Amino acid sequence: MPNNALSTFEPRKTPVQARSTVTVEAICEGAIQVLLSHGADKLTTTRVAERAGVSVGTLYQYYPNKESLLAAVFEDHLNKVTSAMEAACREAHGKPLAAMIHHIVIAFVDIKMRRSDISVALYKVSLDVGGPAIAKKAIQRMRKAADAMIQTAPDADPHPDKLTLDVMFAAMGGVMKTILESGASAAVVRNMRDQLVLLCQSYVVAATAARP
Amino acid sequence: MPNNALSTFEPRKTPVQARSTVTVEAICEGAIQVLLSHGADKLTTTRVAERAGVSVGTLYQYYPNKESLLAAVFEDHLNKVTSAMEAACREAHGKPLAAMIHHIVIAFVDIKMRRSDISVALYKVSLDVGGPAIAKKAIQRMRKAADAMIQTAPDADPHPDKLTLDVMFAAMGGVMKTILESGASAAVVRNMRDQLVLLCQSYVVAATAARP
Amino acid sequence: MPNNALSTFEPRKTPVQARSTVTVEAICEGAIQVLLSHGADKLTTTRVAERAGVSVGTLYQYYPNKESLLAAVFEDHLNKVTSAMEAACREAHGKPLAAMIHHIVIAFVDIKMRRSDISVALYKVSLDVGGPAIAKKAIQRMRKAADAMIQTAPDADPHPDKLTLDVMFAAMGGVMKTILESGASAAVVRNMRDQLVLLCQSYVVAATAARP
Amino acid sequence: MPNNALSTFEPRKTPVQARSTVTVEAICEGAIQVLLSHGADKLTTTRVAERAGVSVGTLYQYYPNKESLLAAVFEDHLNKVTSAMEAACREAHGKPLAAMIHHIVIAFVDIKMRRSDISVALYKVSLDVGGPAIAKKAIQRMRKAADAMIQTAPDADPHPDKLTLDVMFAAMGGVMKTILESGASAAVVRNMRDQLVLLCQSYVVAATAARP
DNA sequence: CATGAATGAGGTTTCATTCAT
DNA sequence: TATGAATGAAACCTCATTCAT
Repeated sequence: MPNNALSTFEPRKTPVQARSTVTVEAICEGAIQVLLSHGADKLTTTRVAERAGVSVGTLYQYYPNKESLLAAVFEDHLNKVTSAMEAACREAHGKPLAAMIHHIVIAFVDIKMRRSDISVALYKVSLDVGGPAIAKKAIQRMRKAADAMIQTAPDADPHPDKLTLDVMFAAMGGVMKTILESGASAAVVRNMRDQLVLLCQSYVVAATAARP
Repeated sequence: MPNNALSTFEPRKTPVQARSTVTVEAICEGAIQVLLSHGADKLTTTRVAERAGVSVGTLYQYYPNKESLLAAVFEDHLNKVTSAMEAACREAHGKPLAAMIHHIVIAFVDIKMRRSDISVALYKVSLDVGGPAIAKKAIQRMRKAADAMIQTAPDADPHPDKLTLDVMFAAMGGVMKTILESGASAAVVRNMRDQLVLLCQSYVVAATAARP
Repeated sequence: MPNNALSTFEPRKTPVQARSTVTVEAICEGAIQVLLSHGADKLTTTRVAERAGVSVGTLYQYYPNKESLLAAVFEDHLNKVTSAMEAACREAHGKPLAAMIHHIVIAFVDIKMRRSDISVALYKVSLDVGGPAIAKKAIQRMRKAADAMIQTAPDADPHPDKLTLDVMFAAMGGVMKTILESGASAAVVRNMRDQLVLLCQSYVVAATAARP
Repeated sequence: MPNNALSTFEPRKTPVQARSTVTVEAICEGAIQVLLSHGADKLTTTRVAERAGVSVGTLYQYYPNKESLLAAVFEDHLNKVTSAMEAACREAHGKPLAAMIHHIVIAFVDIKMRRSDISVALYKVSLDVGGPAIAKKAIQRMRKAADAMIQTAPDADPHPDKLTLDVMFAAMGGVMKTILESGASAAVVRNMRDQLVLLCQSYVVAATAARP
């Protein structure tokens, strides 16, 4: 994992003008379209530009290279997921711990399934793009939101610690990936989702109970 | 995910002569070396052949294309992991359920950490190669072994079902992937490993308890 | 003779800018140069691009593959020949039938001999490129022009039919090929040319006489 | 047309032993099979050997290189055609000139159509293999046979000369090639065949009449 | 004599990126 | 700023031919 200047992955200019914003969004959308229609390794910058209705040159005015574009797309996706998870956490404030976990696991599965095709396509992209690092940030945000949520639980004592929540999210992500890649039917997805609820609930309980 | 003809991924000829066997092994080993030294997307067939000490032509006499080679390497790796897991399952026969799970989770983490570099490198390869399908077979083998193991547990009643075990393995895989990609220190790994034990134990107990 | 998708042979983009037109012509000319200097099976796309003074990439921006390039070159050549033949037909309007045939046979031989090297080189190319199909279209054009010409003959009654003219052109082509490939001297060429005149004249007369 | 030692094209050793003869024939047959099933440019020496049931090494013991093999196949085919034509000429001895020509043209078309697939496949091979030179020899043999035949015609005076016959054969070959490549139906073939008879007859008559 | 594993030069094609217009 | 033609390194793969067994 050579460190070819993380800054290289950052978008080149901040879109302040309306026109730019439109263009940038068209490009991102184009990238997703190409991802879905051609797959990650038939995705070329030219093709993305075409789909977005701009020229390659324009694309390169906003993203210094292909990776930065894909990183942006990936991060964008993760941000949406994370935001939705934050919302879910807020919704569950005040509930008992088990209900909280139930709520956010259901929310997580729903979010991912809503655009399962994109999720699957992005798994491939992720690794070309420093995915784990980006994901780490997303997990941190989610952990924070979960932490705040649990603070409001009437029955969470002692509090699950950082490690516990990280492991929980990792397990959620892993099971979710398996679900998505297996192309499971809606019924199976529902089953696995319920299992995932159980898994998270029982783990968090056990992990907190194990603490002094 | 167009997978035109799985047979394309099959090795081309089975080595009958001693010389061939040596060659095939050299090529696989070469592929791993290149994977480790250059990474998945700087892996070229020419480079692999070079590292293996054979010519590209020879490589192509055994693998019809790059993907089939990588698929073979990936499958090989998974087979080793799976076999080790089967052994671990056998070793835990007759123990109480919690001890069983403890045993195999520890075994799993150890196995993966032993060649963590290879594991990480193969994550990238996996998706270019029909990885999920290959992984599914591996999980089936592992589930079977786990099933047989649990049959011998004095305290497992009722039995965890297929779904439970699959979810457990998916969670194990997911957490493990996170561990590996985070490049965690040995101490952190140990911590997460213990959490993973807890996660699996509590989940399996909860899942079986939830059944009639 | 697998000809998967004729469209594959079509040029990729139509040159709209002046620069492009120049480029395309340079490439075609380069292809002919390479054909003449290296022969059909030493013709590589790289070599053509080099000779044309452009990069391979540029070549592939106008022709999706080697075959489409060669097809274009071949078709171009045939078009030139055909146009010249059409002109020859027009020139002979109003003459007696025998004079007409004399005129167009002479014209045909002259045209082919003018760039005999190219003609010979293209025979080899032809078969890799769907030549017969392209040639068929050329023959149709020539037959049409010949038909119109004969309409103006004072002494052509009844009219030679489609089949007659096709056979005549096929014979002309066949004899011409033999002449070209034999590398005959100018004197021999003249002799054979006269024989070809005789052959066509006598055949057309006989074929029309044989009709009711 | 560089002269890379014509001798290179000659078979390597003369098969004196029965076993060798069998092998050589198997190889030739294999080459034709591959030609028909895969086409000229998917023909590889390995594939031919496989089809022939021998190893590549064995193939190279009888033919020093690929071209010599194909040249042999081509020559063999032409020899068969030529022999058949010689027989046809003999059969027509003593007939009137027009009947003679009728006879041999019909024979020619029949022979070529009998294995039209092979004929078509060999057109491609021909040019990679010094075809024209080989064909020239075949034409000489045919001209000789035709000459001898015409000697016995009661009504051929004066005799058609060398050039006339060569042109006639060239025309026959050219028209035949067009027929074969057009993939014409049996009915169309019959029509063209009759036209070819007419063409040859009228030409030979005209050509001899034109002489003093 | 036969075998078939090994060779490796060389061919086709792609695609991220630049820069003159 | 936008465009898109041009670039060219580099990837994958083939196949005629050889030679140790």
